[in-house]
Amino acid sequence: MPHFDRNNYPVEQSLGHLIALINQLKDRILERHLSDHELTAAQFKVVLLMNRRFASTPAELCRALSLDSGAMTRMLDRLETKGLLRRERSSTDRRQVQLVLTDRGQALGERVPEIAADSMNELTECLSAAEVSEFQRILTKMLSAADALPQPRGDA
Amino acid sequence: MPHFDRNNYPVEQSLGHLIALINQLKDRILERHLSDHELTAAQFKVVLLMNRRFASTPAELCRALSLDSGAMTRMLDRLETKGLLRRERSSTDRRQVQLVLTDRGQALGERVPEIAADSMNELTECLSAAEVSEFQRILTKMLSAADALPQPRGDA
DNA sequence: ACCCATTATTTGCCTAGGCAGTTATCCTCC
DNA sequence: GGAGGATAACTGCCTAGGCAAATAATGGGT
Repeated sequence: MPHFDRNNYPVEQSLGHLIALINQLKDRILERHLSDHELTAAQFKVVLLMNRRFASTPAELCRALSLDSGAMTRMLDRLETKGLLRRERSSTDRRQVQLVLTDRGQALGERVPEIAADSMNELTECLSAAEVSEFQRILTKMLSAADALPQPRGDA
Repeated sequence: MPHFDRNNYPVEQSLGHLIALINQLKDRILERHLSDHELTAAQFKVVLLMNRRFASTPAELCRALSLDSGAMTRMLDRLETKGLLRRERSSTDRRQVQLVLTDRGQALGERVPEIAADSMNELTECLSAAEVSEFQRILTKMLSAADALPQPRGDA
């Protein structure tokens, strides 16, 4: 049943390494497409989710991105310093911080989905449509099996 | 020809996010399997490559792992502090540093391929053999197209 | 009304990687 | 054999994420 042999693990181009490389490649392509906009790949995700109303608090961003809350605090610090968003204490639940894109953040947010699409198209340029959907299917299968897919938001 | 639409990019469970998640999941599984051995997933890669004689200098490790040389210097600092390896200035090329696993590093290195295999087996548990090889094929195809596969070492 | 578990955010401390610049060494070409 | 380009390693400075602990606020059960 196991796919890899404990006594003869293929070091070069092992599955783990391939996954690390594809993740690296994806980020490199994204960073290149984003470089004109002074956004990093990590920052881009936040702006994208906020622009599309998938998240408006730090906790929602953490859940959507499967990311640590401490890391998110500092990410938002950087975005706030860059003048892309504001923090406003929520009035209904005073534990929460409501995040609001500034005009500049909003303007950037409009462009960001196109950049994402262009980048992913570049990454998958060499694949057929069937290969792309097979790839997505396999990824989703592994992630569901490990319960590693974030739940979609109920509201919005 | 493009697979993703610029004007309607699917935010949730987009391909980019799936790739980030699978990379995260792979590292989490690996870290869990490594936790008894006081090794992180990143450190494990270095020990593995050295144990299998795929690299014996910082520059070789950088190439094999597609990793920055500054980052590697600091990684080796940590491994040296942990007493897993030693640095020795090369006598034939005095620019180079020869890396040598200590006894403890070597002992750990023996176990590491099994841990890698177990981890990757856990990750791919839910897949058929055909799915695993299709997955690897697609990954390799994308990486070759982007010229992002490190060259195998000539010697060794 | 009060205790208690849960949630939200922040902070400190750690590992980790990228980029630019520095120094030392090697190697090639003239 | 000396100049100049390439390579190896390192350093400083940055972004980025994980873990643990602190603080604040919420909400449910009694």
